[in-house]
Amino acid sequence: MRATLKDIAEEVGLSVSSVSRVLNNTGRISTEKRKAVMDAAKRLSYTPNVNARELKKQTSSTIGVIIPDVTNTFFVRLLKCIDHRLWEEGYNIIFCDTDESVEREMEYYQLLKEKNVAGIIVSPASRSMIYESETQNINCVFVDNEPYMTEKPYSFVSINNLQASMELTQRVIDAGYRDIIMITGDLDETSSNQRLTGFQNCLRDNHMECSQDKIYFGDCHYKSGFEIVERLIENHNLPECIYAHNNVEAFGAYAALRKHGVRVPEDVGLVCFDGEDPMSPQGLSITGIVQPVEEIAEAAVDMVLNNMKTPGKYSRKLLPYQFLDGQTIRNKNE
Amino acid sequence: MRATLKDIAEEVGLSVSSVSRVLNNTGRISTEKRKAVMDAAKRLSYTPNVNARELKKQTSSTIGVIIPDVTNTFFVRLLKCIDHRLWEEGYNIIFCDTDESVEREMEYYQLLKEKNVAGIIVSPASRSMIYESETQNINCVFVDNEPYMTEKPYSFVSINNLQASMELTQRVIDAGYRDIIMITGDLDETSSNQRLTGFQNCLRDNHMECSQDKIYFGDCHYKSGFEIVERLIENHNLPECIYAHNNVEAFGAYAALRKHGVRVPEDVGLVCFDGEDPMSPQGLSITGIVQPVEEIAEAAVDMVLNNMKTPGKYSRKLLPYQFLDGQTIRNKNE
DNA sequence: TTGTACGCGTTATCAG
DNA sequence: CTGATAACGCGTACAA
Repeated sequence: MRATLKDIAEEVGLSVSSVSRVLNNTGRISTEKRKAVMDAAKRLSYTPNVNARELKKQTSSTIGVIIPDVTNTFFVRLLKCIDHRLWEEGYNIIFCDTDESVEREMEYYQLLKEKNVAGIIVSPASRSMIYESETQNINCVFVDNEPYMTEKPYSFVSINNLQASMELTQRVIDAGYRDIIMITGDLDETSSNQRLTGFQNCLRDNHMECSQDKIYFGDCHYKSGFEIVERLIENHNLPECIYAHNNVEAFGAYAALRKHGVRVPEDVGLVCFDGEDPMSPQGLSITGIVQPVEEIAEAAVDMVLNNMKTPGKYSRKLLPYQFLDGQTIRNKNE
Repeated sequence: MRATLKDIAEEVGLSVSSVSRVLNNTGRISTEKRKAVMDAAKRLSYTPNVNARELKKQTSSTIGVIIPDVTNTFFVRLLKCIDHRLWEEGYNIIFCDTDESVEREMEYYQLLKEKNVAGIIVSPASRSMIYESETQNINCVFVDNEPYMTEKPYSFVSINNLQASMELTQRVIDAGYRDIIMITGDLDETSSNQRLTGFQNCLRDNHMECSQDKIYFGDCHYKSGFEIVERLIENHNLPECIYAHNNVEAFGAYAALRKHGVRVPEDVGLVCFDGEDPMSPQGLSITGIVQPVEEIAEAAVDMVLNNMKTPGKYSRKLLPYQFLDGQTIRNKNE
């Protein structure tokens, strides 16, 4: 068994409260007894029981982080940045990977509450009802994607997906592409939704047709991007350019193209969000919009911490994004 | 404030213990009072305080997972698999990314103990002294890399790195490569160490020279692999084949080669451990040894759980690895 | 079937 | 300067 304050107290013949005072540097204690306590603590290799302490003090040093898929390069970088910032502030993370499942997300959410977390940073899955079930105000910051249908106020940090998507689409058009399809995610995800809307808006603005058969629905997995594109190839239905709503589906799409000997960008263009892979074996980056992961993480952490100080104060932040001029489209005008 | 058992008890005019019994389905309670309690619990949106419960019951449902770098595809997959298995078993994870820092690892370790985790799964950084500082027996399973210099027994799961490295090297030689260099990690890491030893052993077995200038020391980061290879290129000192001890440095190496227009595998070969990137944009995999991530994760989880039941029972497991015939070396004999 | 009393490990208040 | 005592939220042996 682990040593407790009581063990130390008995060891040195003092009261538990005195031992506590020594170990917390609170209150006045004679130097000799102090030394005795410190020695005993070391001897018994005492470690405080944080759970007991936080139960007593009604505090918590744990933050829950819920993300849909940690193997997605965007989310894993988000996780790492959040972890680093929180560590500096003396908090640590209960890690929750939902595999894009709303049910699992909900279960994790309940669990985090039971575990008494000081706050939650969540990149919600589609149709996330996390927040709706809530009666009391829990310190919850949403990232990347907004909760599904709620009248309740909440904190949120992301980029302006609508504007970013329009800008990206315009760049593709400016490069001379006309026949563009989009692989989108679940439209109940606000980020996917806005990216699709931005795509359609931009086509309309350019007086280009925007029929429904240019929209393909993926599920945020590699396999889905792969299969959609493979089907396009088999049906001899490849467009000039493929716009995937996120990096994972773009990677899947790329793999399908490569498998069938379709060259990028020579034969077909490919763009997406967050296609920058700093670890990419060949240093290849997919042209598109890049979200400022570090800044998003920092903002999310700040929001959670601020919410702890002044609960019920919600904020909303849309950070500037960047256009990454990668190697997956070419200028067809030249 | 969150509702407690006491709140419910007052609400329905019962004792706290009766309420507890209802909510835990323990002991006999009249159906009407049971219903009253359930209603009140729902009305007050009661959630149990797990910390208090576990403090009382002297249990814990949390496992600490310490890894050196979550952006490494090997570790992130390990993390995800561990999370999934633990979730099934009713545990969750406190996430600890040490950035390859021993100091940080140690701090995390202390913290996990203070947080009362039921066990720890750790892929230790080089010269990890985690374990040595320990007087009592903590439920700690090592993965991938063994603790540095200790007489104490411990649980461990990995592959046979020595044998795997010899096999990989032999394959490279069999493919006709003669001038091979190795990018290794810190030799106090047992995995790096064994991979290097395997490399050297195999060279010797083939009566090939194995001078020190064939060994380059990286630090497990992308940048290090990149810089080492870039320097080789600038010094016109490229070998026939580069053997990187892990995937991240291999990716760095690949990027450097690509940047300078060196073709793989036409101009130079490249092999490593865990070079399989299921998400790789172009579906390209680096030839080499692949560790069975899922099996390692499962074994680690099993060990932690078993250690909870029968403490002090250590086990050691080396799982079968695979050779991945990727696209980064060619047969020079043909 | 229900309530009382106690303790998990800590901190804080109040006496002395 | 030090030591009882209570309380955080919960579960359980014991008593009724």
